[in-house]
Amino acid sequence: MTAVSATHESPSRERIETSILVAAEEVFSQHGYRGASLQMIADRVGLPKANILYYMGSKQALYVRLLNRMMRRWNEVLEDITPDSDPATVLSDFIRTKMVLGQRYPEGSKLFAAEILAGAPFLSDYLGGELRDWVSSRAAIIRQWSAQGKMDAVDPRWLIFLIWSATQHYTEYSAQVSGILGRDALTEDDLESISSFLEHVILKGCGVTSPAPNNSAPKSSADAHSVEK
Amino acid sequence: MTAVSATHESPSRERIETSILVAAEEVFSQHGYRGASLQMIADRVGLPKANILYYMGSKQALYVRLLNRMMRRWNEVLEDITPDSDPATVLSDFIRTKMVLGQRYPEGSKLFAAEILAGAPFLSDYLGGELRDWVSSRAAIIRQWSAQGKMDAVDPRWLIFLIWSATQHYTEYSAQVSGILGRDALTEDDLESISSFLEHVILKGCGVTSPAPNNSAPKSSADAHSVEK
DNA sequence: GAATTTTTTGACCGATCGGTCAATATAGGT
DNA sequence: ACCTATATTGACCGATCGGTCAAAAAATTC
Repeated sequence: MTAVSATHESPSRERIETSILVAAEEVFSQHGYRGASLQMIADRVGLPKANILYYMGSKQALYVRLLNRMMRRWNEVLEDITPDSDPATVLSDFIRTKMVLGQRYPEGSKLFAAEILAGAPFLSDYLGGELRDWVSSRAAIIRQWSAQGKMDAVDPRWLIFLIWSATQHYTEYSAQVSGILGRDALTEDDLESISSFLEHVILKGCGVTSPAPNNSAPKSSADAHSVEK
Repeated sequence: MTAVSATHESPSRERIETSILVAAEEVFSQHGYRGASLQMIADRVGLPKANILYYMGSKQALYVRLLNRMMRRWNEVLEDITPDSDPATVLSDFIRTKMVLGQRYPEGSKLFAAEILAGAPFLSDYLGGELRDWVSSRAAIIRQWSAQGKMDAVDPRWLIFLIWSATQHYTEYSAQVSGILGRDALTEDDLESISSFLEHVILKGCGVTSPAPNNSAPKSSADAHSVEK
């Protein structure tokens, strides 16, 4: 057993479980909890249905495991900000990070969306607890920025929801977006163009003073696309 | 057969069908097409399951009827705009209209969202056709506005998607929003506050020159809440 | 190589799925 | 009253649902 310990699992088992999770994420995100079936997941992995239950225990256990996995990935990105931070860089980072996150885990994001559409039966605790605290703390800081004259006195909660919705739109409504654009998927250029646009509109719209030029941003000029009139 | 023909229906039949549509809209929006069952709908209406099929023909027919109904309601609101229109009032109207629409038909909006999450199997024609044309025509006008110096040279498509997502967020993610706000539902004040915020940020963010003051807005000052720094 | 544990899999369970059908009840026209 | 068209409903169909189980197979341990 080589004593590697921790939550040990044989590497083969871990590989199988991962492949199941990937397949399940697709199916649940497309059809929701009720609409997904273990048979569809099993077919996608290429395993008999009984095997899914052997590894995951039950449909519900598999589902909440996926939700937790997605929440964990989400938490990894919740950087710390303080009232002394520069609003421009923080908001800009927030927008771009959320944008990247949605592209990295499109199925997980859709899974979340479907869960919330269904009334968040498995996530109500998380929404009213952890996530709520996260929003309040960020809101408090944004309020201080407004008080310090660093930006307009907008309601921080609506601002957070705005960034949230605007970025997630491109992953959860990818079918709509690509249908309208007449393209199968968004290109790298699209994503950069969208990010620049959101950065431009939201920062300018909130009256955020341009970031201190002594910034450590190696990302070239962010306003390469959207130019002022 | 009384030869009345056409779409006439006895008033009692129409009442029953409407009640079925209302119930079905709730169930489909929560659980998606696959996750919804005729039995759940029947229970909600208080009718035997066979009756639902008698009036609606099949699950799929009921579903597409709901989608079409929602598309019709949506089209009623697609006002006409021209390059001569004032960008500020048009964008402001667009934001507020979408906001009201989502509040008026929350279940229908969620139904759309679930359909698109599932990959829009029943709506791909609509998205790549009617809706796509609508977006292109509006985009062309917005581009003219930019060329005329009435606003920044932002990508019109991203702007449309921004307004789209930001407003719909509050109906489709109502479970998340109310969970975070710690409230059961959004109040009238919330909605006005959100609308004002979006108006403020998006118009200012796009560099839209303030509307001609000879506007017919009886809605008091829109910037009552969000104040400049 | 025997013993033991882990994995695989088809068969099967009761419940529910969308949908059909025939028997019955109701309503409207004459 | 009679006839016809519409509406109502329980019973039923094959398919699929989530989940169980036991027997066989494979891997692991000693």
